[in-house]
Amino acid sequence: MSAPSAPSASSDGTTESAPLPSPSPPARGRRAPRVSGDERERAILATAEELLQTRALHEISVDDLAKGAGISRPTFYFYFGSKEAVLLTLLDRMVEEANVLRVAALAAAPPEPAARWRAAIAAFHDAFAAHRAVALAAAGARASSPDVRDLWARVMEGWVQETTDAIEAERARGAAPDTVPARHLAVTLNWMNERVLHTTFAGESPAVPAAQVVDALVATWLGAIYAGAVPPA
Amino acid sequence: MSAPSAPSASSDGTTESAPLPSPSPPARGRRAPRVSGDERERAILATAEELLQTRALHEISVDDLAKGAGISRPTFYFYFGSKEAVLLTLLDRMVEEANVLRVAALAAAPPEPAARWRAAIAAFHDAFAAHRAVALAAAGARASSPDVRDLWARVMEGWVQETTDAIEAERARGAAPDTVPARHLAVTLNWMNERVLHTTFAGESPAVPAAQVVDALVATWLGAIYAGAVPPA
DNA sequence: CGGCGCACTCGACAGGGTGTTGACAACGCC
DNA sequence: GGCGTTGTCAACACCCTGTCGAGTGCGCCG
Repeated sequence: MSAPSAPSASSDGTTESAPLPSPSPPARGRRAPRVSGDERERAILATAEELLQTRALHEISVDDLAKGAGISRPTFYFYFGSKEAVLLTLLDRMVEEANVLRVAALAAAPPEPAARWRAAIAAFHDAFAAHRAVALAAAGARASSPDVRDLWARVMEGWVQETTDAIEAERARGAAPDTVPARHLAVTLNWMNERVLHTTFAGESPAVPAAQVVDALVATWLGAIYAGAVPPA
Repeated sequence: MSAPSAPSASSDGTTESAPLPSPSPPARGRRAPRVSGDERERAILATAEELLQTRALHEISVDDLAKGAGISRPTFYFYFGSKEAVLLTLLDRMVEEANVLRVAALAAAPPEPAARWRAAIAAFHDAFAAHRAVALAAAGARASSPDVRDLWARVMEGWVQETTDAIEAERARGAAPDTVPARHLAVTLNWMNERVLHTTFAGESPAVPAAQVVDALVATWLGAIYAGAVPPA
């Protein structure tokens, strides 16, 4: 189904730590659920998501995370290789949820093209909104962490691919004009969503009011996909 | 003229250090051009831009900057309050150049709407391309430096304003439909440009090939601005 | 049942980065 | 020829990261 190639945390309750781009040498030993181990891991994750509500990742020290989870700093390193690895796990979960939301939204949407485009965009928006702290932190960490950057790139690639297919389907049935390559359009539109949602949730300056951001995005998508792109002289 | 409210380094040759959002307590004393002082400052700036070609800002230490400029670390702090302040100055210059480019491009463009939109977008692209290292570093530093974030927000606000005015002019003459508020469209389109150009120059994953990125952006702008946004059922 | 080993924990360290302090040198100028 | 301003740096205090090695308690196998 939808998730193209993003690593997935196996979806049973206990969030068994997934492979991920491999948190480097100081990996885990996790296998015998001695109980307390997984609890600690969850405590670290929860602390991280909580602290991210109010501070950026670079303002959070490993010690903060450790203290929040009731352990010492060295013990933190038993569970995660770095605070970026924690964020990566959080991001991975969010992506998982986003894909679930997306599939559900598309399944529930009526067949008209406009409604389907809107449903997909709204799903993207909702996933972002539900974990905005994680999403914003991940965006910030993309600059410094190759793992975060790669994971996000894979996620975007999946969405771009789906978008490209959908545009091509519309073109095939003659509903949309064949202007710029569908993939290029898909790339620009998906990055636009990411960036605009980011600014909106971050409360940065030129932002679209939160209540209308989906409208603005949908309008732009529809215009770009269905217009002949020839402005009147 | 064009530059809306971005702080401007007074444009004579010697780049007299502009106010900027004030690099905090350890400010300058700069006023008597004792020669060697400004030279050092320029050396730091040059070193920074050079090092940014190959490494991200967080991989560059103040010591690297100081050594590159032939001074010691404490002396660096005589000139700039932090490495972020250096980046801020570099960014300020780039913005200055971008605005010059933009005005020139619009002045030289033919009167047809399509050509004018393309000229403005291409100017944005060229400014970015000319100092991509600075632009990419600034994007990364937005997460950690409020000054960088604010400067960039002001710059975007200026462009958004110009775009909004242009869209409204088109609507006023009946050339473009009155769908979503012009400003919302302007915001989404400008952030789209920023993000897509970023991915392209950074060589990140789902990117439009550099040669066609301006085409893709222009197509999206024209579609979004001139289309009625009503896809065929 | 007693000892082996694994899962887990942390005190203490090494190393690297930042920003500041205070002493000091050179220069122009009054 | 003394004085402020500009510029310079060694040394310091501090914070943060990641690692090492010495434990501790528990299950399990012999």
